[in-house]
Amino acid sequence: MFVKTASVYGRSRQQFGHAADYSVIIPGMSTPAPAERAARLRQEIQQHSHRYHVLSAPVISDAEYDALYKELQALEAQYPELVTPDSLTQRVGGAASEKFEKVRHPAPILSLSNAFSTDEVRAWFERVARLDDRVRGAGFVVEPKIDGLTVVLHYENGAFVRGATRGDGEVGEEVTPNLRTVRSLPLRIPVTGKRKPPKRWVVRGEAVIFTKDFEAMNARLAEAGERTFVNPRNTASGALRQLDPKLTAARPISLLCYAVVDAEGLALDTQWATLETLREFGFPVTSAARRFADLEAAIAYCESWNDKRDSLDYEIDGMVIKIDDLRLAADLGFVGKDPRGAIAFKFPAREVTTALNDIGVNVGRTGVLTPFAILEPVEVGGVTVRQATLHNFDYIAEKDIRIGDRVLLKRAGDVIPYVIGPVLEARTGDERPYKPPQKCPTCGEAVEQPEGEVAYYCINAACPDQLIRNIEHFVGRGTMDVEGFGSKIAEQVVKAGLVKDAADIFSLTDKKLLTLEGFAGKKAENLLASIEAARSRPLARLVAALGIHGVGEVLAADLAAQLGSMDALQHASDEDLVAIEGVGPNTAATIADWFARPGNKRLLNKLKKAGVWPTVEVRPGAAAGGPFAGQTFVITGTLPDFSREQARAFIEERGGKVTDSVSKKTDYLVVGEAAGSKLTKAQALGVKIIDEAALRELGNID
DNA sequence: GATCCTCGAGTTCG
DNA sequence: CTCGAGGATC
Repeated sequence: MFVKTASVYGRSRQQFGHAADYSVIIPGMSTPAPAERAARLRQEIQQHSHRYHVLSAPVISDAEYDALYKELQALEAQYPELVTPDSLTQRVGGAASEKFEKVRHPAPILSLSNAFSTDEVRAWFERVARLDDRVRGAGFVVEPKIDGLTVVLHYENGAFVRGATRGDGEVGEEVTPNLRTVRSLPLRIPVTGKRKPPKRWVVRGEAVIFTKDFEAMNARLAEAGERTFVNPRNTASGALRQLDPKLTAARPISLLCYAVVDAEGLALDTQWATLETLREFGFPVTSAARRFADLEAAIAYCESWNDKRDSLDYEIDGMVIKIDDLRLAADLGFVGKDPRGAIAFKFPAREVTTALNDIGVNVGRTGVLTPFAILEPVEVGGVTVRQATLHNFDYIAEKDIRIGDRVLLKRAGDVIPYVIGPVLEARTGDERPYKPPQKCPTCGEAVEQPEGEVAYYCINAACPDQLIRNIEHFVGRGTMDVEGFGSKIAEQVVKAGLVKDAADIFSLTDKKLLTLEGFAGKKAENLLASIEAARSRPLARLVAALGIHGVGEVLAADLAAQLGSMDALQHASDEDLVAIEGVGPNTAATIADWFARPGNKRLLNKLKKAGVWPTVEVRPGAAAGGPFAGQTFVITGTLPDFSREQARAFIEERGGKVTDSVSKKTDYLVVGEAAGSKLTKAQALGVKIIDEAALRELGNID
């Protein structure tokens, strides 16, 4: 019999996915011995470390690397006899590559131990406080943990003379000419005020690409039809390791500094003073650093940034808590290579890699086939993701996504995760390219790709999945709004044969519903009451509910307002339709076509008989003279007191218009908590940005 | 004819 | 939120 390895090691299975040398199924065998496991971990970590530091081509994410590292640390803590002098926990793996001159750092460029929860931070504090009583009265500085490339900058008598990458922490690569192209790097420390630049001064900083610069750069590249970059960190790292500084200069690299590695002629006692002095000397320093007298306040500050991380100009993967007193911090010493005087409080990773196990296909209510990725479950942005949309089949081909690939998965400020692309370096050759299906995955009928369109369609009108989606849409919130009628029930009633088209929901009875699973008690009664209430929905909603391709909420409302009744719409000519703003020849033809189909005619007759047939539509009078007359608004994020709908109503009542996407024609962007890419776009376009309070202020009708 | 804009459609997890 | 497509606009 075949058994999987025990769950303790199950985690590594998903981290390595298909990696061929990493067998997870061992015939009738127990878990590997700790010594074997440690050796294997060391080998893996060494390999990944080399890829990361030397090749700048990691195949696993930082979070996964951290997890491996932690596992090895834990294993070595449990079995100290396993610790070898060459273990990576004793010495940082990877060495400087041959391309550049090597520079020995004046002092080791240390990394930090990580905490993934507030309790781990408290445990760290207790550990160091037991070592040294002074810690109990210590203050802390909290800074963002900037996700960039560590650089070490040497100054002599105020002049920038040398710059290096971190390398293995002892020896880095000299990339001075490249660093000189970084605009925010001071080439000379200015002699201002009372302080003279120190004789020697070695600064540690992080080379980053600001999010807005990164997006602008990618937008330019996309426009020019060139390949875009995957993320700011890899781009910055690659750019700094170019042999030709001109290539570096072409990338919008910035710098943020946070430590002094070595100094002569100026001594600093605290981290806070270090940051202030760096600022005073003209080095770019984060504005998000704060000083705290006690740990709990520091922890609270860390946590507050988890939600706000998008509001920073640069990417961070956590916060760092440092004991402010640098002498005390130094006295505490090290654990392995990690100083005890500071800890990194890591946020859940938002970009991870995982294995793409397969590609599935969904059928939408219009028959569109949408591929989705079936992923080895991974934690990203705090939730476990198993699936992600792949948008369409062109997307798969363009990104060259293959089954069995390791893929980079992102869950940005938004909620929905998506696959950025394959990790080419992790290819083993066993990946299979994907071909769009020739048959509908649910009904088996042939699929069609209309000329000039990207999408493939299942054209079988009787396709069961299409019907289920269609019913879901009909009863959905934006359309007929039948409370308590969700996708589960839609599937049940269709599969039981109770509903063959949307009109059938109005002939559902107690008796019929009670035959379904889970319909005991008052559930059927409640559902029927909700359906009853939906009979009298206004025309606009019914039109949207029909699911005519290309007719959504907005167009349906326009059609309803112009034509006034279901009868008028049903018999409208092409000419009548094209006269309506937003309807062109294509949409008009689609609408007329829909009404001409026999199945749809039957549906309409049934609806009419069921009394679902609105005849009068009154357009809500737009307040022409309101304070927002002629102005366009876009709402993003979560507003403090208004719901989306309330905010929309507030604006519309005052004559304003609310749209979904920011453009040059947008007058105001109303921002709430956790605003996403719309904010960035609005800033780029110079659109006025207001919050809810300002909106209320502007809309005050006095 | 090209460009900008708006709308629609599908979407993840808890 | 993302992408594609149709419509409006210059």
